[in-house]
Amino acid sequence: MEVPHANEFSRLGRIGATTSNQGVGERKREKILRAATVVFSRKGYDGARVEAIAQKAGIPKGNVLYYFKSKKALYRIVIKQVLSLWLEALGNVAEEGNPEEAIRQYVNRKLALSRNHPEASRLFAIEVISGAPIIGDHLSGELRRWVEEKGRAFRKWQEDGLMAKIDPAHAFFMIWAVTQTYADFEAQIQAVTGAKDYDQEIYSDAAGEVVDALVRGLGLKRDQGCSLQSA
Amino acid sequence: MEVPHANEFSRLGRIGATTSNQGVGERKREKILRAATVVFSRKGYDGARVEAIAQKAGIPKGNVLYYFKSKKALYRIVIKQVLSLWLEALGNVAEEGNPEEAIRQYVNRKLALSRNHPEASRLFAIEVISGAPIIGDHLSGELRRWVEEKGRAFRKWQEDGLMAKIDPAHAFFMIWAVTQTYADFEAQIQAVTGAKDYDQEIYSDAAGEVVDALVRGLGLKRDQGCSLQSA
DNA sequence: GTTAAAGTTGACCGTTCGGTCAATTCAGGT
DNA sequence: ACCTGAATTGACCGAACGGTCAACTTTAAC
Repeated sequence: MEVPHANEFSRLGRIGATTSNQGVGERKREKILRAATVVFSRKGYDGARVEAIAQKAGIPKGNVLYYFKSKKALYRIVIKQVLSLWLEALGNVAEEGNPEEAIRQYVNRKLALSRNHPEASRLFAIEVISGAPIIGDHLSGELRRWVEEKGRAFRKWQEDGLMAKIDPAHAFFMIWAVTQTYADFEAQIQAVTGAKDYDQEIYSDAAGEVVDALVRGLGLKRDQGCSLQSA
Repeated sequence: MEVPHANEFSRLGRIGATTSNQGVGERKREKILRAATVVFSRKGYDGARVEAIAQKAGIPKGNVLYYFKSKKALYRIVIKQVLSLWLEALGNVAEEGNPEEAIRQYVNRKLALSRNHPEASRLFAIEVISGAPIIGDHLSGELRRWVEEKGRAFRKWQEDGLMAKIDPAHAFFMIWAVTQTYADFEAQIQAVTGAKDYDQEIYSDAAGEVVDALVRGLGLKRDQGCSLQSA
């Protein structure tokens, strides 16, 4: 009869199973998920049409509902996938070693995320703008704890005079705001700069200055014990 | 029969007309516009229901469509109103006088806009995230010219060593990103900080540090000829 | 008081969309 | 060749929505 609608989280279904198959349905699921991410990220949940997702995935609508039991279920899976991408990208802000390099690395990683997954970034933004109805719990749970933990490192740096005295949480808000803006507000940035090749002109050419500005704004200084001293 | 659906832009319809009336229908129009702004800003165009707008305005649905000929027309008016608010808030970045004070003032004005009109900010964000289908022309027209003009002042400051060498357009992107994040990502910031009173704790208490960080990040220095020197 | 236009309302219509389903095809095991 | 369950598909359904309309009420000019 049917098997799909697995336990929500599929994530790489390499099973091996009976012969060699099973990767077929799984690959289709992921194709649908990719299409859904794109459509949802531009139109929001209500604006997105199952038909549009199906079309982008190159299959009839009925087939989409065969793999995901409802539009809402599909949305939930997509957005949780996006959230976990976002949380992963938080990664570690190296707490030992010199602060400037740690933050610089972190900002660059976040910027790369916007560059490589702009749809994910936009979808996340729409969700939060709408009041985070689905991922709200994760924000006040995992994310909050993460910020609290990293915040302690920031406080330490601040006491050592290596970082400007700014509420650590707000330091993150600044970083996130700036890095996300290049994905979320692409239309505006494109319009204002008239960039022919967004990826190149914006991310490769201009982003460096912005990272510098952020680092400077947060008043980050190299740890004394470090021998690095750029040209 | 009917008169409404005027020439799109109403904006203060104090007419005086025959006797003293006419402000009645106009006041209702604005009530609808306010309600519509709130609903659109949370749900986006497709997610918003005319019924929901009507309910928030305290009138039946039919009445909304009496004052505005369609949902789309209503949306257009709302978003153009929001856009003009946004463009107004750009205001002047005082090009003479000391750069630091000029930018500091500008950032504070932008922050105040997010504080006082968070729905407008969110609606603008949704529109841009969706690819700016309606206001795109304004962004590549008015806004682009505005940025180019102000950019020349920035360049001058940079030559005088009063500002860090950063592409002026991107300086604005940073400022906009940071100021808007407090309105657009309120749900996230609320979740992470656990603020009881958002307006107070975020805007009044923490925003100052952020403005400082921005000013520092842009490498702004006071003009020499100025006698101000804070404590 | 009469008249006419402006404003108000709920009932209604056509369309669109999410979701279901029965019919059919496909793939692998025996 | 045959069987079985997975996969595919287009037709279809009911609900919800944007928009219309005709009946009704209010307002104000004379």
